Amino acid sequence: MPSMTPKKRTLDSFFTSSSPAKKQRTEPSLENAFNHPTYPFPVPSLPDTIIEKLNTSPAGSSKRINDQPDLDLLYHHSFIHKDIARDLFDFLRQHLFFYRVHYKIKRGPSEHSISTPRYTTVFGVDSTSAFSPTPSNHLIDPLSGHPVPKDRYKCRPRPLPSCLQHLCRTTEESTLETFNFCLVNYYADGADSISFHSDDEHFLSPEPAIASFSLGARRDFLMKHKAAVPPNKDDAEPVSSSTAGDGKGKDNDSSSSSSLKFVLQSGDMLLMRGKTQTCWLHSIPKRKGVEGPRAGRINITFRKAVKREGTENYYRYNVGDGEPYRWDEKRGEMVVWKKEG
DNA sequence: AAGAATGCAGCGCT
DNA sequence: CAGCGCTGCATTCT
Repeated sequence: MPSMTPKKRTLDSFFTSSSPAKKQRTEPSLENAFNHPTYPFPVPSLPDTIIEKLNTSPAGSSKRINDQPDLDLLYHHSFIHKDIARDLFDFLRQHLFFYRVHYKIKRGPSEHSISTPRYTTVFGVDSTSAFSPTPSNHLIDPLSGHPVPKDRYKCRPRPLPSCLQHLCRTTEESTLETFNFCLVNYYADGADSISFHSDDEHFLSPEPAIASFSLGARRDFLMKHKAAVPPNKDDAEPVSSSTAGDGKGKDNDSSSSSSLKFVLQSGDMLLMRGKTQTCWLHSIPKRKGVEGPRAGRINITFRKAVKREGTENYYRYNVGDGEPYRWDEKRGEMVVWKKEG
């Protein structure tokens, strides 16, 4: 009986009222706020209380998961300290701007309108450019140091705000990787999702390392490999197909078949590397019962793009051309943010 | 104790 | 890829 989480999720999330009155509103001053012409509004820097704890990351233990073909994961449970995970979640949800990207796809003859089922935002630029040091933060050529030509990008790349720079550095030190992009997703509740895909874009390096953080609500993270096993017909596959015949508990991960499930919790970090992106798909499926004030989840990924198209692509699909959203604490939801209002 | 009703997750098609 | 409808499974209800 390999199942490790026999708990009822729905009940849990409903009744685990955290510590009573511990909500200490740390109102960050706007003096240290990070601003940039591409930002709709300035993003303050992290409170010292969070920074101190962040500096001691990773907090929990990590587990190497490579017992499947072409899979190489490093799963940090509680990379971010339990006692600041919620504060960091609140901070980012409150102070970052997000987008609900709409785009059109063509399916045969007809065109279909798609609204991305999650809030997204992105910072960074591919390695053919760099941001000059603060405060100006304009785009320069990393070799010459000269400003890049105006028409190098159609989009307008944004530097990481200091709060994300901090987390990025911590992650780089821990993983011994380097990153130049930060994508942030906000899943408002169980209706928000991302379907199976892989981050195998050609503008990333060949075997990209991608660090993925979870904050806020727990959500299932599904993985399955792409080509149902190398096209090798001689190995008459044993009748393994469904091990679920006797409907027992639900495993959390690994062993048996080709489909994995992780219940990602607040503070966790999953590092995907090697051939993982080339050979595996992952998704955050929609889930019933994930609703209410604690249903929100933030996902932060760090990665490295080495081509300009990467920059264009990420800004197109994670910022788009719509209005920015900002968290409204009173309403408990994202609302369209308008300047001067 | 066992069949019926309900709720979900997963899959295929668009 | 998102979104929807259909299907099978499993848990709950009676």
